[in-house]
Amino acid sequence: MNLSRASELVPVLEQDIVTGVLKPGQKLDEAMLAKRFHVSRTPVREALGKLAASGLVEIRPRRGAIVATISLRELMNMFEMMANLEGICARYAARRITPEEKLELAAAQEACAALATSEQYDDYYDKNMLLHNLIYKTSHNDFLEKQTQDLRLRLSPYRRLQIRIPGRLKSSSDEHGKLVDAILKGDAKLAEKLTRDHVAIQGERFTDVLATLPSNYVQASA
Amino acid sequence: MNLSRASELVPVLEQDIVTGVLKPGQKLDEAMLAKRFHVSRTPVREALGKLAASGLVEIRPRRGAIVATISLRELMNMFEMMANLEGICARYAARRITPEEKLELAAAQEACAALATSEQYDDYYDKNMLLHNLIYKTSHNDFLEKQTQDLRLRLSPYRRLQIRIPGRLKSSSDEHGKLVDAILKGDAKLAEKLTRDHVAIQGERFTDVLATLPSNYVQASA
DNA sequence: AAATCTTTTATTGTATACAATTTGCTAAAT
DNA sequence: ATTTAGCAAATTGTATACAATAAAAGATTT
Repeated sequence: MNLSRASELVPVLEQDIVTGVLKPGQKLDEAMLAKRFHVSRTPVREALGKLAASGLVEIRPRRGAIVATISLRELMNMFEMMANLEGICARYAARRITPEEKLELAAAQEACAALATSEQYDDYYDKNMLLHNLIYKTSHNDFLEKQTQDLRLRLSPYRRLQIRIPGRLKSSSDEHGKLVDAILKGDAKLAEKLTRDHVAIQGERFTDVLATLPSNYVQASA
Repeated sequence: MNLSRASELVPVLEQDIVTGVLKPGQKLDEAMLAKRFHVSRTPVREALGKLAASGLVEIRPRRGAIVATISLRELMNMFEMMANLEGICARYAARRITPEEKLELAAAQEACAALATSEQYDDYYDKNMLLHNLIYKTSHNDFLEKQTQDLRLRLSPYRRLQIRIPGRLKSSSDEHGKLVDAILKGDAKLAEKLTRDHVAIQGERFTDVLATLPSNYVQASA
């Protein structure tokens, strides 16, 4: 169906950005990207335009594209939004989960827990993402699911730093346990509250994240 | 700053779509648009790509762009999301509103109420939008504000039909009154609940909206 | 006459060409 | 030595050219 060159570039660049291969603030030279993908500048520009619309790339008129940087204020706003979106997903998940989904969810949670006492951060990161995606899906609202995933994607360059903080894996996994229980029991209110608290960056954790944030990841002015 | 041709087209086309000048399903011929705006196809394509990323336009590979159509299921999902987003805005607004904003909010509410008993639907539509936008802004979360506005924009081709239903103006305005009171009092919980109920399309209202929906506005398959 | 196949036309997607602006460099001046 | 001015090179934004695909029209067959 979608065999256009431009649309093939989007997910590749997206992946490079969210995994940190291309870092916030880094210049995205059109000619360079054209060479890398063996296409002309035209599809490259189209791809960059789409990434800009999704917020991962920033296009400064006549001055080229860079991987989007975020001000501290924006970052806080986005994390706040994320906590709310995931909370909504959990609430609907608790109300709408099917018997088959209950099995999947329990399995995903156990996969996470199994890695919680290890120090395999990348593996935990992946399993953790699967669990969260599963909850989004269980909301049975495709639009909500996509919006939540999109925001998670946009935050991932910043989120990846967070998980490495000592002791975070264990406490994260413990919170998952309670959350999944709430969803399985159909307690929507509790599921929403637990999720919001789980995702929100508050108090000490916030300063921890700030401290580990490379200075070029955020804009100078707030 | 932003003097590129392509970026000038985006808001114009956007406006045409949300106001219904260009209707869902309608073909967007590149050559025609190029002629209309006195530019080549290149900036037209870039503009269409961006509108596609924001969801207002649908690009079918090798078959051109159309104004996005939405399946009934998607429409329900989007209205559900909208109710939640506005609810979050109201909750934060109640917690964060400043004294100056209290005055603005009260004024905006009264402007709405003044038109509630009239049949000036378009005027009410505008004042209503101002009030809602003000609440988004009062959330003091720019990201949440923008996401909520974007979704409202996307829904506006469908929402405009809704307000014409007899008696809707008055009941909408009454709900506003209670909502604004809750925000002014700082009752975040109540503000969120009232907003969700206000925005959500439920029960009879849902079938009313369905009945007034032109069949070509929605996709055949659900 | 209806349906299917072939040919023509139109439209999309990509590459290249060119104009406009910005950036980097060199040189002069304070 | 640092700053400023002017020039050169590189880069962006738009237009045009061309190739690939889809839509439309016409011809042929049943």
